[in-house]
Amino acid sequence: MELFQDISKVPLSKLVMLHIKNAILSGELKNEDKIPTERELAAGFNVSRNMVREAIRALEMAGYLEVRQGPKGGAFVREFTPDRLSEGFLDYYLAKKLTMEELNHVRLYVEPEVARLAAQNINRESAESLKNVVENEFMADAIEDRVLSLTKFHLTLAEMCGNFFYEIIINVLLSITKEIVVAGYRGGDTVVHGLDQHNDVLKAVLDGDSDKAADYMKAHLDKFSTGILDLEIKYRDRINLK
Amino acid sequence: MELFQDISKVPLSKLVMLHIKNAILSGELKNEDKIPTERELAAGFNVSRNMVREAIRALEMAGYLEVRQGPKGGAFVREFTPDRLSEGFLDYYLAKKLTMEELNHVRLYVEPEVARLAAQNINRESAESLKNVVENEFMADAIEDRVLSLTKFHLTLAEMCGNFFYEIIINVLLSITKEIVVAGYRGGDTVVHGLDQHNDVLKAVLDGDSDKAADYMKAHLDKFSTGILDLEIKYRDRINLK
DNA sequence: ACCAAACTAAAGGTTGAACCAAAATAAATG
DNA sequence: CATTTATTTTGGTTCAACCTTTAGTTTGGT
Repeated sequence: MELFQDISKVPLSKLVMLHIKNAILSGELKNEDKIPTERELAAGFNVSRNMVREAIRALEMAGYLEVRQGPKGGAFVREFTPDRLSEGFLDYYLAKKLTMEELNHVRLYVEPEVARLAAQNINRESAESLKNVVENEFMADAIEDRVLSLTKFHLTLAEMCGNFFYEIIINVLLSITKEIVVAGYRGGDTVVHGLDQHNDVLKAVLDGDSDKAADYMKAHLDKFSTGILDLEIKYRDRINLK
Repeated sequence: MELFQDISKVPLSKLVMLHIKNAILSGELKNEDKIPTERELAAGFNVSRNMVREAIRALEMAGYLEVRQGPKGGAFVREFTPDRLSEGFLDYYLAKKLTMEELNHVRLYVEPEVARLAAQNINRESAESLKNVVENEFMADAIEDRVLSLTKFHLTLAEMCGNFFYEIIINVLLSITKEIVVAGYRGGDTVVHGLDQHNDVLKAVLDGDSDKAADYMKAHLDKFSTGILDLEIKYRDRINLK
């Protein structure tokens, strides 16, 4: 770490940005808190309103802040959700730095472990909500809702596993997969699986049988993954030729 | 997907940002390419220069662009490196949304698999560079360089494994770990391990023995992880009381 | 007393023009 | 020929004015 760095030519807007971000990360500003108005910040930091705006905009676009207009408006601190990080990964995928094969390998390796942890951590409350998720899979009508509700099962398991990092990873993988499936649907393909695929995993998790939960999850993903890989090839083609 | 959304009140700077980002993701703008000057963009999109600046600043702070002043200056497209994503994770850690325990579980589960894949993919070239990395571990003198060079081994394995997503995960985990270790050093602790710890793994990988590579990596991490967990507790305390 | 319409004020959104600062290149000078 | 000195390009920053959205307040009619 270089103690002395050229501090003079760091853009003002970046300094303002770091100040605000630091206040958020240190807990000084909590979720839903409102930061001062642009004019107040400008006066406080003794910089122009433009510099403040650049800082706020950057934080807004990165997901740290939500900005609303009008009185009672302003910039508010946003929750730290997994999907804020997913967006960055999606960009890497769209820029072809990640392939579906790579993502699939990770998913096949990681998600059984997630199911195992979920089974270990099972309690009355989480058991109830997981059952609900599977039951509601029948409800979905439109294809989009269907994908969403099938996705929900995996996300719920990730929440239950008690490790936020795994939850983020699963979120990332699913958000990209969703992109492919939905695009594939518009292209005439359907890779959404049937409604009974989750039952084995569900039962094992509810029983707290972590080994079985992991095994069944692996089996489920193995079945599903070939379809999605085919779909991605078409997806890539469709993007490239237009 | 809602076909019609309220497009009118999306901030201009965000529209400009999306345009530029899209040009990057679609491959229209490649690595190191220069985007038009602020004044040209403003004229082209028919918006004020301020809006263009907000867009560029946001993309710069998110790591998509690098901006330089002067003639031959401008905004240039940056490479898609793993550490751009690591920064976001580090923020989650600093905001206490992630604990070292969670990160450690993931690392203990994932990195042996990475070592396994690296052993499978071994070839003359990568073998050579990996050997170099381990040999240079002796060279480092200052503690910071020492941490860096020990880290290098894990990063190189991640590169070798042939899966960019794993490479990103390892990068994320190591960047946070590094933060703790370096801060711990300034606090008087030392958890950097000895210089022979990597030899078992190295040998197994060079032999292409994937099972052994995974096992030895697991053993190595088990030994290392208890120290780092203790260190984090002190790290948290130090942050909280100041 | 109540409700709707009109006004007011408090945010952020956007513009245009001017000027500062850094850096590459060209011109002037020793 | 080398060194200094302009010049020019491009981002950095400021200022001041005005637009738009929206919560709250006032007003006026029933």
